[in-house]
Amino acid sequence: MGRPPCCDKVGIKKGPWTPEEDIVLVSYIQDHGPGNWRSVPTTTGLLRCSKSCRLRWTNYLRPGIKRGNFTSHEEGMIVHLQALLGNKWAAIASYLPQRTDNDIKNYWNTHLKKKIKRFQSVLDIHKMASDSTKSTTTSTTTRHQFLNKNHIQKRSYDMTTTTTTTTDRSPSILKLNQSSNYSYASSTENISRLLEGWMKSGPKTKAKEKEQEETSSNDNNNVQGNMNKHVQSQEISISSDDQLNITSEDLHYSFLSFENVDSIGPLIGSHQLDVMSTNEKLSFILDSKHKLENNQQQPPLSMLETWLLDEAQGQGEEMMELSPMSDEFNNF
DNA sequence: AAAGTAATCAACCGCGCTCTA
DNA sequence: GTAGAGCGCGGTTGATTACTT
Repeated sequence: MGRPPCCDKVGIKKGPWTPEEDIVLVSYIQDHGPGNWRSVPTTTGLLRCSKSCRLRWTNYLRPGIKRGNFTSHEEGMIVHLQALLGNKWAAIASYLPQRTDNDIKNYWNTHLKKKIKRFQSVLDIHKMASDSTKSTTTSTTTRHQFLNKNHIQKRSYDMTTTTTTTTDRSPSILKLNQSSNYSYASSTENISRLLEGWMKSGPKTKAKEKEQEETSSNDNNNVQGNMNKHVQSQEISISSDDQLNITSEDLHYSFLSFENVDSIGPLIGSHQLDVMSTNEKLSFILDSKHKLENNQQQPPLSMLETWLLDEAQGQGEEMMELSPMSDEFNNF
């Protein structure tokens, strides 16, 4: 016997939720609290199945949800946690209480997967560049050593950026959120504010809705200001230098990512990577790498970068086996 | 300006787990 | 021990928006 549907398919509304439906649902939850989803449609008269109600609440209406762009810190956490846990979006979301698993999943599928793919192709280039220099000079540090060097540096960086005790062996990125005292239950006032907003505006256009959403999101940010400040004050920025073209960005992610973007501005800015030939790019990359290696005051690495370098370190031997000139390299 | 294409993300679907009678 | 209800999770879909030609 197959499992019966969670609700009768007849008379059940599907598709986007209207503000009116949202209000009904929020009002219900305000009175009864979340849970017992089965009874929500019958009690409220909503023509939605219980699952749809739960989803709407957890992914959209629940107070404390942060919408909009992901910060580099969040991005780093997702990348790291995905590597640790796999596609366990709910588990990953538990470390990012302001984000829903659905949001994280979407962000991973639409942004991060591509980013990592791009990064890996840069690593390939780096490997090939490293190989070609190795054949001409014996004093060149191997890529593996280079990565090791950064690996050690990364560990010391973690020690300086976290305030938790050094005996705690959990990754520093996890400590950041564990230390925040986010309280889900304390946000019922947000629901009221949400309701007020809807009552005032009535039915909204899509554009208006979006606009209010942003305002509401800002409000939420204010409510949770202390927590956000706490987390953001320790935020480790990858770089917000979106003006860089993709080639520079990739390069930036690979081994030129300084905390202070200004410090590499002149370096990248003076080189028109897009108009360089492959050989010129290669020389530039190698040159940059050597500069970094010889730099006594190396800047700390971003979290995403350190993780990626960790990963790359693990793959170090495999990387050395790569066949020459991948498509990614030719398109770089 | 219009058509085509790509990107985004809210919502749906089906499966599996837990709890209870 | 078993069946069914309830819920949560991860994968997928499809409508909408943004961008390109």
